[in-house]
Amino acid sequence: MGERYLRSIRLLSECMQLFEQSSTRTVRKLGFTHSQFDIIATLGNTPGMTCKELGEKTLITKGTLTGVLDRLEQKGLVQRERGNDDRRQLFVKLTPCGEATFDDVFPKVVQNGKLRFNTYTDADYLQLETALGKLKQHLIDDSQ
Amino acid sequence: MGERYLRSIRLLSECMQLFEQSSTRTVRKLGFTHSQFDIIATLGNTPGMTCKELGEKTLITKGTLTGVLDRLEQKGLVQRERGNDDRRQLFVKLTPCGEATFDDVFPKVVQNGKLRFNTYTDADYLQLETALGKLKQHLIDDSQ
DNA sequence: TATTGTTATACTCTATAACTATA
DNA sequence: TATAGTTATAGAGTATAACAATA
Repeated sequence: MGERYLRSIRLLSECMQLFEQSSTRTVRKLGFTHSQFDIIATLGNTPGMTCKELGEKTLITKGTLTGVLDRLEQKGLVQRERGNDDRRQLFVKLTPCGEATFDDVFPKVVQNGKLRFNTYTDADYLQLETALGKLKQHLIDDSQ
Repeated sequence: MGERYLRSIRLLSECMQLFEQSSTRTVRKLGFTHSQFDIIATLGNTPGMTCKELGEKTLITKGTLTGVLDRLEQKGLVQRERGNDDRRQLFVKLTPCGEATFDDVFPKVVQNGKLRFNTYTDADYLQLETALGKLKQHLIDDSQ
């Protein structure tokens, strides 16, 4: 098993690195830092969440998060609202402008603005989805 | 085509995010920054390269690279040697200690210290490798 | 007392521009 | 003049610890 296992791991790592390089380039070109984009992507298509939850999902510690949110708020992309049931909590969500930015920017970054699947057949899609679906399940199980 | 295309993209993005979260956690636990690990991983299993080449591969600009290399040199993990043919160039490579660190740390990060393929059959491996191999080719072609 | 989020601090990463030395 | 790498600078991300407000 060892040999084959390492081959898959290396291939996975190479794809990740290539993908991250492209997405990093796109994110920077669009004027965002990695952390800022991570927050926009995490808040996109959600009703919002508390700072605590946002920090857990993005792996940004609370002290750091305050600063990153300050800058996003200054750009008019996110807003903070004090919670009603628990007055300690802040509820963070995208502003309409933030939503528009998400809709515009997210596909560009994920697609790298370039990655196309022109030559993909139905069978190719099926294979990719099946392989990634199984992998995703492993990654989720392992993240506990 | 649109629907299916988006489904693959989203799945890919989810795998990437899960993978990056785990690897970020591992890198930090091991006492490295993202950039430092990126450099160690890029230099690992190579005879070394110039600062220029290292900067192009890691997307770290030259001014930044100097500082990151300074700190890795201080930790005794990399060394810089003035080139013989072109005295302007610096040749950067891992020290023996850096190599040992790479051998120890790289698998832990890539495997997340946890990701196992216990339940993978030969067919699963083949499918993952085929799908990722095709994807890799697309990512390489698009990075030009 | 415990939890949520902010503030303060020190260090690292980041891009950019000016600089040194080689070519 | 052009290129490889350093230095200087200002802004952003990072973890940590101390703090205020709320529970």
